Amino acid sequence: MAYWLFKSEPHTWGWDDQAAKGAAGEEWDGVRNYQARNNMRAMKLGDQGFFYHSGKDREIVGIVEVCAESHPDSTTDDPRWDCVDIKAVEPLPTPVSLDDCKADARLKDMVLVNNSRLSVQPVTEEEWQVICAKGGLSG
DNA sequence: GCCAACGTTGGC
DNA sequence: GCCAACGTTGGC
Repeated sequence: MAYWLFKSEPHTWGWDDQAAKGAAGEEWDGVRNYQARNNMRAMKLGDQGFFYHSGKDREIVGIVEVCAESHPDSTTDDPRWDCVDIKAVEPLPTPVSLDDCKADARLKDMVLVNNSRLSVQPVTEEEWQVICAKGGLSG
């Protein structure tokens, strides 16, 4: 089981949009960055991820799960770009902000803290547990 | 709204 | 294959 972080502008595609898709999930399409794509190619069915709002909110708002492994991105004919499908699992009772992450020494090596521009990021198990605890989930 | 950081593109 | 120019992202 691996852990990930998916970043999105809430006005473009937010947690509410994702949650509205329910168990069917939705393609995480539109990614045009090799590192992010490679991360998606590495994902397995059932992997868990954080859903992060960039822009004005800058906080982790929910948990998602990979419900379809890497496949061609339906929004382009360019064969370079693949994506996975993800579904909303549950919202965080208490969203964990970027500032919270920066302030916690245990999260100082998080990709989110050090390379905020990468839109699909790996998360370590320790980081996952720390953030779940901060967010009010047992983990 | 600004600007720094980063990734990609294209000319050489 | 290098590197300058450009576009985009996202925090501030």
